[in-house]
Amino acid sequence: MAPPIQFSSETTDVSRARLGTLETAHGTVDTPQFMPVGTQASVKALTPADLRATGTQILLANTYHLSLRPGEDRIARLGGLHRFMAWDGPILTDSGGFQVFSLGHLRTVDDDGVTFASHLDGSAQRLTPERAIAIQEALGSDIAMVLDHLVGSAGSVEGVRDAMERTHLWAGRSLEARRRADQAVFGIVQGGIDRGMRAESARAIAALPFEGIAIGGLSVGESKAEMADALEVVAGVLANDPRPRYLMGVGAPDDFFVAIEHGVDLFDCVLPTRLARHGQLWTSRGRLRLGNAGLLDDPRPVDDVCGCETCRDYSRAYLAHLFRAGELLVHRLTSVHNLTYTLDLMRAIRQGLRDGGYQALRDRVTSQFAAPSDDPQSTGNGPLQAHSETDAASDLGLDERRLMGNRDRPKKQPKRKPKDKDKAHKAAPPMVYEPMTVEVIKPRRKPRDEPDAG
RNA sequence: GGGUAGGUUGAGCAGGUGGUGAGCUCCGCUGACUGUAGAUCAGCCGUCUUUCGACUGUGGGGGUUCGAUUCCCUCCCUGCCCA
Repeated sequence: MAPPIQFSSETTDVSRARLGTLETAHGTVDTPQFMPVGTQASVKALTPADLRATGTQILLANTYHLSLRPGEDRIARLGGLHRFMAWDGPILTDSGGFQVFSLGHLRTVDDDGVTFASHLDGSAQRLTPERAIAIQEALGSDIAMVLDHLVGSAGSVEGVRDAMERTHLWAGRSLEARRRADQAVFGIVQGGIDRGMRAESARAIAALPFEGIAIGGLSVGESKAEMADALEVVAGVLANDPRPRYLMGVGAPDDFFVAIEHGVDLFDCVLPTRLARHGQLWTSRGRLRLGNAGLLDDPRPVDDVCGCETCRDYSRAYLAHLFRAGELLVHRLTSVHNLTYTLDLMRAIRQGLRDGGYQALRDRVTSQFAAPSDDPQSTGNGPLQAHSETDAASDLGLDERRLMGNRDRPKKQPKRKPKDKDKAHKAAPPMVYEPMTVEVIKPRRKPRDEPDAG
């Protein structure tokens, strides 16, 4: 039987960056590529047709959530995940490893697996490496992820090592549990931000016969410098490894570049869709916050060089109105835009790697998103602020801070000192944005009846 | 005209039976969010003040009192009932 996926890549003259093609039974993915997150078999607010229009080539869905509801057996009976959600393109399923982390106070981890209290009804749920594979095989995704154990950057050295070793143990068990030959399985590198452990983990995972290597446990509160450091270590270990590399949970526009330069091929992140629903839009000139009062009278599109439906048909004023009014349509329109921006950005990066425009693109996007900057195009839009590293991990450990969520945070937190956010960034001139050539992506339809399991 | 219930910070309310009314929810303003327990969450939201704090504010006016949102008089406004 043919391998479940085929990946070919070529090096570029930009550091370790590479251009590749990932072929799956449900279509081809150009890399570097971004995967929108559709946790519950839905990228929130968007239809598959919407996703196609944004340029989406591959989606992520979630084992943990779909296993709890509606249940993997039901999805299997209904023809598998692709058919269930009417998305005929490639799908990668996450294993539930992230929920081990994010649902911290609802679970206990032991060497055999994880016991969760379901976030839906509190019932006890058991997830083991074997079960995570079985669920994903029932769902029928193109790429399955192994169950891993990640800890926050605030964790102790012993805690990081413990989680890493457990992750390695589980990686081997996951491979032994495989039954389907038509589904790829990716291993996940852990090791926190410790260079030694990162390298050790990368070697351990790379030694196993996975179809791809994921880098997990990053963008969980560590600084950008620490993340870059960990990526560099992994990139060194994987330098001659031909398999696709997937950086999990990243990222913001400026995060892509450093990762791609360390040889990363795939990304996923909730940011573009979550921020869209929360009113933050990404544009060729930086961030735009729909809640800001200045947009209420602004007849311009969100981004005049964007070709998405939202920018083509609607004004900032209208979107700002919808946002205030709580109209559900705004979620679709903003999500369409942010995903279009993100996928256009990936396409521009690929193009830049080919034609030498990469560095200029990197400089522009980084200046717009990595540092606070004004959006010269917006009216009355306050200083645009990137999240700063001082936000995270002050009194509370990262884990605790994330796990308790905003709603449960103690009322009285030490107030942040006002920062000099108005200085320094007056200089950044609006960069000329060059519309990207649109690669027409044809839906790869397959007959409805054709079973996903080959 | 008679009766009755009311009038509190943009809106809607809570409270207060003589001893310092700035409390809530909306609205509004500004942020946060990275393998989605997130159409969520946080801060601010009378005036002045970076902060500390100061000041003002219970429909208007008057009275009693050391002190009135509270008691008395009067006027204005609103809802409802009756003529």
